[in-house]
Amino acid sequence: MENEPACPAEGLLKMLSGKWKPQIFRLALDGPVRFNSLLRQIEGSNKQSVAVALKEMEEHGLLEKVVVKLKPLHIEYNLSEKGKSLISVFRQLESLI
Amino acid sequence: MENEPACPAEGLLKMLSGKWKPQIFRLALDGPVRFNSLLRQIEGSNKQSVAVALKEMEEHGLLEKVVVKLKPLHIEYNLSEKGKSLISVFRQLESLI
DNA sequence: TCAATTAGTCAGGAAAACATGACCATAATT
DNA sequence: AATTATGGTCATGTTTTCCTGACTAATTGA
Repeated sequence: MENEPACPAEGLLKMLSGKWKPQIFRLALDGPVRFNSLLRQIEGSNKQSVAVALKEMEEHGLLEKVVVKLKPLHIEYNLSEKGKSLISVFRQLESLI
Repeated sequence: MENEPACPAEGLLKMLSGKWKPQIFRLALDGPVRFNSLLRQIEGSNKQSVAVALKEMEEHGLLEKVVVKLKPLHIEYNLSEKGKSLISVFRQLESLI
């Protein structure tokens, strides 16, 4: 049962927290990200956790999954509009001590 | 072993995430907070978890613990300078959809 | 045709976070 | 002297999150 947050910031904090989401979001700022590429870039990560993180970030509307019909056929995750609306906050978080 | 974050925003996100920290931080914006008062205000919370959250937020330098030598002798937690530097980011998070 | 790359899923276990209830110490009130 | 309020701690158990290794399946290049 998902109960709605008692505090408005809670939901957004949850969408970005967890062991791998901040790094995935960070990489998504620079352009489309891909499953295997994330696995290689994020040291210490693993298939399962990255798959779950991507799925949840997609469900929360931060990322959009796109099947790219080009050789090699592959899948991309792009920042959605909602995701983009978080860029400035994320940058601010990065700039703080 | 605490390994330093791979992404700068990670540390700050961690300091504010967890089941009760957002609500505690939110209440601390309005002024000093106190242990028993938080327990009463935050429905569903419990001693142990609030105690741990306060301790961690203090260790992370978001809150400062103050013993108030007034009757009744009590303890207050105030937003530190670092905590205050997060106010605008927190407000932005609150204002997003 | 075989191997590699793509992008995953699934079951099981370990680790971290959270909750519960008992207990404690000090100070103030009745 | 007993009770209440302060602000916790401790041991234990549950729940959630995370990790590991095996497996799948389509596409592509040699």
